[in-house]
Amino acid sequence: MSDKISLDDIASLAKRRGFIYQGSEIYGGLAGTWDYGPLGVALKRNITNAWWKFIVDGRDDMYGIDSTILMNPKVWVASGHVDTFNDPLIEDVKTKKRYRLDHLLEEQGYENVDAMSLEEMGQLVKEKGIKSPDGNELGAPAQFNMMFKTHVGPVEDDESAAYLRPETAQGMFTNFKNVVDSFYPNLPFGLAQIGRSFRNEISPGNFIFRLRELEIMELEYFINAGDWEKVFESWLAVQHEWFEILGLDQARLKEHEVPEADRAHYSKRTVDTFYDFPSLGFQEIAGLAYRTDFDLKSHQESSGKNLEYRPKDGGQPFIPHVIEPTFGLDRNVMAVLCNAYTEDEMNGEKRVFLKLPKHLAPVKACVSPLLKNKPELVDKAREVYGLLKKELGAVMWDDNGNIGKRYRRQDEIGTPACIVIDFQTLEDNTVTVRDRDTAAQTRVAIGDLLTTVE
RNA sequence: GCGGGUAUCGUAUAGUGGUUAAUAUGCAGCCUUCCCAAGGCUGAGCCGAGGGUUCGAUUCCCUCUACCCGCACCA
Repeated sequence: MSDKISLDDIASLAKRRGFIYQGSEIYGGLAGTWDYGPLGVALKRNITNAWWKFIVDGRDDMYGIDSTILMNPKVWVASGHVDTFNDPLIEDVKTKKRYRLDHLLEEQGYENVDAMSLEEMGQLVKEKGIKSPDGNELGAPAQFNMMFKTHVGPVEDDESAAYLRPETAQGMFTNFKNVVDSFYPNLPFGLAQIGRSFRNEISPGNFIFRLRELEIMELEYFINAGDWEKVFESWLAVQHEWFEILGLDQARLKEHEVPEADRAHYSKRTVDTFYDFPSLGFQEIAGLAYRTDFDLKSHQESSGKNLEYRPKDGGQPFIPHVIEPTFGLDRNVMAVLCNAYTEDEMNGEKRVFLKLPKHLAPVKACVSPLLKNKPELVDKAREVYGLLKKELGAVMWDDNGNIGKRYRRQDEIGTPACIVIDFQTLEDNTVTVRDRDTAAQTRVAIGDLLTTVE
């Protein structure tokens, strides 16, 4: 059998076959940015479409939105991001290890650390001669802000400062009242969106795992506080279904109950889902968090707007609590690619193929004439191609080289079916359909092709 | 951000202080071929960027950038 599959193998196939390229590559790249090529964008779009169908259109309690990346800076103060995405870090001058300065001070018994400025904390380190956990001298503290800052309007001053959103969730909270006013849904209901987010990661890497520009598929499900445990479990089940839709192997998935100390500032319970990536091992691809009423409450206080939900039965208005399932789209794409990447042996040669679920494959079918120097075969194949192309869209034409090469090419991009027009086709209007995973061939009438391939 | 490593056609690799940088595969075209990277011919395509040393640098040195491995960080 083959050697152990590495992430490099997958990255190299992704590049070679037009799934994923390094961002700004001809200029030497830009750390933490990757571009999707023709097949990558098709795969990604198939995933987002499946998600939208499953999460939004397939349910009657979900509402889709699409909010902006730039938001009023007050949003990020109210959400807690300005505080929590802003970490004071300090370095051990000898080991070069980096520590959260506020945590370090708290561990040493200092109080009200959160209220201190960076300068005050630095001063404290100096005066008290605080050492690193390894007993070494500490350098000067520095502020690390995970949020990208920009300016709205032509003047770059503090007044115009704005952030690129580090998550899409806040757009759902800021639109909560709008959607309630438009639709007045019964509780529980949810808002969902898919969109770009930006995080100024200290160290991006591992292919598209840790990115500075990323996409998130996320929803906020508004509930009665008393129901949170039940609803939490139900969304856990929905997540399982989602990973089945993605075709991810059960054995490569793992759930992790996040202990309180590691949870986000707003969360009362968090369960992360991990996928077993080649080279990296188990890494997070989705999270489920109970955010309580933290966000809406905070936005109500901050904005002064009434964000309470008024029950239709005339009960007391209240601020709903929230269950939030989040899926890292790029990480989902990466998991799907890694899961599909398969090496086997065919006729004594190594074969690489993507065992993608049919509905996610970027190309649904490839049509070829058996021989390209026989015009009658080519004409007939063109006809079949046109037929399928019109219906399915994602159909490829290939008449290059010999038939074996075409099969291997399609294997590498995960095309489930290869359709070949041969001399028998001219006689009885049947074609050969070759299966990606088994290489088995069946004869199918042209009239039945659509149902076979779909 | 620290330490280590790497950077040569799309991909995987070889190689060199000196004429035109190589191999495989892939890619494109033509021929051939009645089903699994077969065969023949042709073609395009590479030394990450910037400095320095040198008569001459893809090769040696420095800086930068990116990627990989560790550390730290990851609300």
